[in-house]
Amino acid sequence: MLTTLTALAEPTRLRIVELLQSSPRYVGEIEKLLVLSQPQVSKHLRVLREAGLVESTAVAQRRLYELRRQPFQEMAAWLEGYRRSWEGHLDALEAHLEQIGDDQ
Amino acid sequence: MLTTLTALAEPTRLRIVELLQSSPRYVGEIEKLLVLSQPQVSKHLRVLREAGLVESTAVAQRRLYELRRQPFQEMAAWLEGYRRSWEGHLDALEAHLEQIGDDQ
DNA sequence: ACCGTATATACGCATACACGTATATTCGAT
DNA sequence: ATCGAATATACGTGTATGCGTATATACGGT
Repeated sequence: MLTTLTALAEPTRLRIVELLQSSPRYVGEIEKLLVLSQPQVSKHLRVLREAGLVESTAVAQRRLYELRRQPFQEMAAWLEGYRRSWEGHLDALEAHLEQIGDDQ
Repeated sequence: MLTTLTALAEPTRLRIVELLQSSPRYVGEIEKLLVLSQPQVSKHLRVLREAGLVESTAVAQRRLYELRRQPFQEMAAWLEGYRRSWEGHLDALEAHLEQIGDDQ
């Protein structure tokens, strides 16, 4: 979870990820669409790749980058824990604890 | 989204957030449970507060910190866009709803 | 084989930020 | 009012990292 968050918590990388959401792209496309230097794009893609957020497939001398769904699924699952801790669903113990704390 | 991710993408802060998921805590509790220095806790809580992830209520000279649900809901909604982009196609409305991200 | 294109990496630099130490502030208790 | 407890802030320091420039590597076309 931390590695995923760390990779996404950078403006340029987040922009790249958002771009890749619409469709896979080559490095050169990302460079032009987001107006970035080529090394900067490669460097960020490396971070994203090592964090498991994207994967690349070689097409001639170009590399097609696309998002991997796993980390996004994991984030969603992680958030589920937080949703449950609010969105009602108090079990017997939790409900009991809440009532005790009600008028204090 | 970026501010939320930035706040969470730090090991200590993530630990604090995970701790607060189980229940609200005072600064001193966080300090002892996570074995951190007091200024470090205050500093991280400040970042989390300014990112809108937590809110504090004063109880005498102590401050009770608890999670705010909004940013977590927003993250879940953000992830929905990615889920949909795999789980099939986007129609015009869905594509539009995705564009309504806030901060960056 | 040679050259241009596409991408990755190396290196130096500047900035952001997490941490420790010290101090300020606020509040209850005596 | 004074003191101690709880929390916040200031400041200095070291490190991580994003960026630019230069270079390396891989591949297709000619």
